[in-house]
Amino acid sequence: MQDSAVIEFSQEKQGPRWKRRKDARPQELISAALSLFGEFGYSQTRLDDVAAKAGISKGTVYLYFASKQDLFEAVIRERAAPWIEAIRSREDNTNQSTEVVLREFLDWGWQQFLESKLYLIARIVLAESNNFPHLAETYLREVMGPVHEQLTRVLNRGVERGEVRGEVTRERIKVLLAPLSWLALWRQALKTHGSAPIDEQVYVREAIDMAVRSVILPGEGAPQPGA
Amino acid sequence: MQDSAVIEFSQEKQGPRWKRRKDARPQELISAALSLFGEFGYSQTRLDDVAAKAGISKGTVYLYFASKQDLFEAVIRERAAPWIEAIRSREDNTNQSTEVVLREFLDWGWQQFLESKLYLIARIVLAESNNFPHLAETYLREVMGPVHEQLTRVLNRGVERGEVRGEVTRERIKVLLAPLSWLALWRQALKTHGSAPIDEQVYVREAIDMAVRSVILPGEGAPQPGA
Amino acid sequence: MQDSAVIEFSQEKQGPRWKRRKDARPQELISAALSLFGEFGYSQTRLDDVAAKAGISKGTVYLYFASKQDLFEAVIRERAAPWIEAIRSREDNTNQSTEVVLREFLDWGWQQFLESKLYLIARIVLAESNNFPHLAETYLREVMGPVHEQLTRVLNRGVERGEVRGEVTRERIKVLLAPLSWLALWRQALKTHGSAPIDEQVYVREAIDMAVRSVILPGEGAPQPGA
Amino acid sequence: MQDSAVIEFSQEKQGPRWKRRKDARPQELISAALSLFGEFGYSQTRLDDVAAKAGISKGTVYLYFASKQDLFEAVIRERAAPWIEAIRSREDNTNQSTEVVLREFLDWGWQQFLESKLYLIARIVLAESNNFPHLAETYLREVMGPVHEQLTRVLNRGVERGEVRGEVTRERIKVLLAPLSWLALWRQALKTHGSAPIDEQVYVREAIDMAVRSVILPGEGAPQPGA
DNA sequence: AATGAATGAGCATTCATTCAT
DNA sequence: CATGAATGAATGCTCATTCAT
Repeated sequence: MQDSAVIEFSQEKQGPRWKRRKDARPQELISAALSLFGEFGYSQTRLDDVAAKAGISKGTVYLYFASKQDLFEAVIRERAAPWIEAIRSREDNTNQSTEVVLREFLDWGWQQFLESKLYLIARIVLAESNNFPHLAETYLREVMGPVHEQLTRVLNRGVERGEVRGEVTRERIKVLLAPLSWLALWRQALKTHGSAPIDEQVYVREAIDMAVRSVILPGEGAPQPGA
Repeated sequence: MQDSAVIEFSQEKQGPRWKRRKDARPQELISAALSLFGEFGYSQTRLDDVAAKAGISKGTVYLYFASKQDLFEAVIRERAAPWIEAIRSREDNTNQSTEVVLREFLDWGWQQFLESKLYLIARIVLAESNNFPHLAETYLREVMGPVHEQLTRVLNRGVERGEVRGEVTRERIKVLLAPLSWLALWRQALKTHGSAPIDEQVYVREAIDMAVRSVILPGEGAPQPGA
Repeated sequence: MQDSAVIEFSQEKQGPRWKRRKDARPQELISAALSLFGEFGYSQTRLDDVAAKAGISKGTVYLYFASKQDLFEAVIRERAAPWIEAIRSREDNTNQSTEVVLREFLDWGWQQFLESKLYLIARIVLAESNNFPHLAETYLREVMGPVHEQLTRVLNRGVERGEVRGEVTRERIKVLLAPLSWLALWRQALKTHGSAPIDEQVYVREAIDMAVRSVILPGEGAPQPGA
Repeated sequence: MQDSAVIEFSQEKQGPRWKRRKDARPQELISAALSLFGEFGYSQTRLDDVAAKAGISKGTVYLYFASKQDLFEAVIRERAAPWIEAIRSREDNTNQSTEVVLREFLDWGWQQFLESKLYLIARIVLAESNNFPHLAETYLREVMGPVHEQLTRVLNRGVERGEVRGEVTRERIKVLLAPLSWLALWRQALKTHGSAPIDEQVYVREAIDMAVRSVILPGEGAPQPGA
């Protein structure tokens, strides 16, 4: 992140006296932009509104970001970075059965995803994938890639242990993650415009159950849920 | 002078500046618009380009559609109508086991979805759901609703027959359909921008297998695939 | 008028069988155009609407008039011609006192003006006088000119007879006519948008009285009204 | 090369591309708009031209006025306000005879009208009265209303004093003012397009004389002019 | 650093005019 | 003759970007 060094530095220097500082501006802008891009999409979001939401004037945006597109990409990087870091540094508890590890991973992953607000990003990246091809590519590689790798690792270990069925293909991985990915994309729209809004907790539980049931071989130590 | 000869020659070949195609125009426009909206989204698609793609001039668009938004909605209606009709009029073969019916329904449904080009629509509706709230609502109700109903019916019959596990909740239905829905949204982006594009046929097979494995109770007549 | 010969000819030929004929089209168009130009002004009147009001299609307008402007000018000519003819051919009853002649002339002139619908024309010509300078010029010369001449003649005779006060200047003539001219311009707006609409008959009587009182010398044969 | 020298020289002299003139802009715009609306009417005036005349670019107009119509109404308000204020706050010299008061009022009123440039407004309001009905209504009520009231007061006082003839009706008031109103509407067109332009001073004197002669009863203290 | 006035390219929409039928 | 589909220049308005203050 281009500004992280600056931010850290200023935080050290100012200590407890936390006031709105010019060093905080990029974060505030990114935050405002995330909110508006996430709600209205890239084109329909005016820089005027982003500036207003960040409490600064229009021209000031250009002191921190070279263009609307630059801001957009900064938003994505900013949200993706901690997520990528979290995913990459996660260590599964290998003492547990694969089922438990799988459940914990998906549950934890979903929490991370929500907290990182990446569900907002996902929708825009998808929407704008033809206008900003490299963003879609980056998103798929940087954001989705690590999850795939982790999940692949979990399942391959399960295969070795005889707890997981069949072969671990890229397609299967994507299918297992799809219910949560789908929810990420639609949750805002479902909340606001769905005639019969779904219970998100129930949905997530079902999504994880489904993943488990479709790959975990029936065993004795970890009985299938809902059976 | 050779130049004038060339010009005259070309003029002879040019024919009329335009033809009247009153009946064909709306379809051509809708088709062009679907393609461009689907590719670039609503805002980034200029009516100029739609007209050019349809082989007509800008003003002509307004002979058939009152506004850009009107055209947009016509595109959606046009694609959704046959799909809705197809889904509603489908009759499952109730002689078959629930697993077979389920597989056939999902497979058939995906084919219909592809043919109707609704995967293009889905992405725009999702992207613009906050700018055109009623479209998202309509899409969820009119396009997704019928599939949910059909799938719910299939599974409820399976529950009665003792072939399907547990309770058929709205959330479970959505989870079962999510892998295909997710593919619908991402397939264009995956094709163009995915670093390691997936094999769509494999993915769809996995998606259906996953649905089956997660709801069908193990029985004798219909052994679990991939087991 | 360019079409009058044609019209007369066709009328003779067709006799009683009066049907909508192509020869009547110019008149119908002019009539429709007068109504719409008079209501909305030149720019705000669309040729589409004129055609629709005349019961023909848009393209047909161009069979009779070379352009919108041409139609506009035809409308004015069409309305002005009978008025000019009427004014020019009027013979005052020189047996009467100047007051009576003046009253009769103004009363008669106002009736003619109303019947010719020139009050609709006047407003547009005034409004568009900078966009169509020659129209304003023509209007002032052809439409207003003859009235001035007639009125000047009446008053000059009155001066000779010792019935009219002072000198008959161009300015005085215009002032005498102004109240009726003003009413012509505003009557539509006053009817529709005036908070307290005036009584037109009363106004016209006052306008004529005012003219009389301000130029007729008190005499014995024709006592001042309202005195 | 001499060319580059010239260019550099001119660049040095050019100064900044624009200046910020926040406070002056609205007035400049209103002034430019008044001039163009007054000349060409509402529809035929392009915002581009207004901007150019005000020495700014098109987009800047929208920093100060929400729309063309908004600018139009601002122009009218801006011109009408001082006039209304002037009329309302006028105190007649009640020591004078009604004739003198009447003459002074009309003469003063015409000066005010000229200075306020309301004659430009009047023509547009009349021209657009069907496209902007509320403007005509407002104009009649706010701009013409106060004059009618003042003039009515003057004449009623004259009636009480036995200096003014007959009854003071709304219609008579309008007739008395009509010559000046008419001049207001036509003066631009008469100047530019009139074949024999009138002498405005003479016209105004005649208009006032006519008003006086038609309502003031002959008395000893104030002999009728022109008699 | 911050502001916000000013810019101008861009786009949806209108409508007088043309022309294939 | 008549039609009305098609055209394309024109115009109001938007908004990302620049720059004087």
